Amino acid sequence: MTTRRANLNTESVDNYLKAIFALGGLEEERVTSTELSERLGVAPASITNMLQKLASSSPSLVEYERHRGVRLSAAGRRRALEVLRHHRLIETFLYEVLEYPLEGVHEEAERLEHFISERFEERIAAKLGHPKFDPHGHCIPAMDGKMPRQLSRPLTDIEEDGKFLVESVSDQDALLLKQLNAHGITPGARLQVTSPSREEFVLRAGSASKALRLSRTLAGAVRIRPADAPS
Amino acid sequence: MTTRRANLNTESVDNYLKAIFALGGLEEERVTSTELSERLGVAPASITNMLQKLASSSPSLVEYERHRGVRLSAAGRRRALEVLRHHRLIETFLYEVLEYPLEGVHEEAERLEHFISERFEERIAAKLGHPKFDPHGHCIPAMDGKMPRQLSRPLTDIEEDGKFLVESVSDQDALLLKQLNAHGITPGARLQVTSPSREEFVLRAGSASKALRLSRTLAGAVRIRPADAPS
DNA sequence: TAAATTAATTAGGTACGCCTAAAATAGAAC
DNA sequence: GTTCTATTTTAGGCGTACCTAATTAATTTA
Repeated sequence: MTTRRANLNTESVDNYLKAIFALGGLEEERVTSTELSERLGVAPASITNMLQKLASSSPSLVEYERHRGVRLSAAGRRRALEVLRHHRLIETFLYEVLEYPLEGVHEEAERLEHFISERFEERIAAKLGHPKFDPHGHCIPAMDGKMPRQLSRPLTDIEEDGKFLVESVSDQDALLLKQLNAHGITPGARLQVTSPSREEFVLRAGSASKALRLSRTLAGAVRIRPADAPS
Repeated sequence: MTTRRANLNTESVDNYLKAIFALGGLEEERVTSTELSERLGVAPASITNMLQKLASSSPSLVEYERHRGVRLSAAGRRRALEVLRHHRLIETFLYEVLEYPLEGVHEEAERLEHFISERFEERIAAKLGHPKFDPHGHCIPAMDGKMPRQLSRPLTDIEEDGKFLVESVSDQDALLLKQLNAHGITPGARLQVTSPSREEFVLRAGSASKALRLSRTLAGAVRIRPADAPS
């Protein structure tokens, strides 16, 4: 029997790689089993199990050491970025071409991202004019996996008054997204923050005359950059 | 423990239902394990296994009796038609909007048909103007599962000379399809058949000046109707 | 540093969808 | 009507991806 090599091109594997990528952040720090367990809604024991498989495949998709968490290998990162590209292209497509509501695109993309072909990816990218950002304001990785650096920070980081541009909104919670949308807080919108505090962010969005109070939860779903920063 | 009820909304189940629908024909005759085994590329024993599961689910998806084959139940037919509608809408979409080559649409649709949402289905149908036929000339089941009767027959049935319209071409073999396409044999094309025989079909397609000889294999992938028949 | 707590891993088990080999059944041939 | 053959089914297994319970390792607290 040859070295038995598992079939590692599954939806499930994609989701592990995506989660490790997302949780690792830009510095690609090691991610713990518990973090993955919570993010994926899978028991910790199952996480360990899968990580061992991802690590012992060839090429190995993660670097894994017992009790010290996991990070993506080059191959794992490549796949994670491919799936992320699929996801964001599909979201853009659903929004632009099929006129989905913004808060509806994530769920559909989450399913389809695993099953589209290279050709499908290329055709929708071409159809959309090779977009750089999805409708949430997240950048779309290039075909070679390159991503531009984003110089944004969470709205919840703000401690002084000021004018900002909304860079992106989180796609993780459809309800929050719908609320932000209803307040005119969408990528590219101008924000004038007047009194940021621990619990609440008071601000004016776009050309609105009335000031808004955003809960910390809501504000946590918004990333901003200074109003005068370049795209 | 409650009556354990399997999760029967899987890709695999979809494919069994589609196969039973296709093999049963318009009269919905009973389909045998062997036929399904060949069509699905799955061992006969596995077919039996799955049929038993499909039969004992509730609502049951097939009517199954040992050694006497299966046919779809109402619920099974509903699901099969839904998947067929997905398949053909996706094919139309890939062809019309994403400009896929005709012979490339089937494979992609075969994967995606299982994963698109109701909303996706509706939006592409709307985008396409609620088409009645896919690019192979197959009719697209309506949302309520209704299908118009087709009054066509295989080109291989023809025994006398005559003028015909191509009603549809089979999507089962991309290579055959590409060859037919290259000869101008696409849905809606006019055919003037001059000497049909057991092995070969000599005909003129569209406004072509040169006569073609189609092998029986190639002709078997074409369905036609009399040139004066209504749509 | 030893005990207590938390995190991670191993061990053993389940459902799904497939497999092969052996047994049973139905239908055809004699 | 019995025998033979082809089809179908049963029995037993495998890999994936999950689970719970029990154990071990690491970290915090006293």
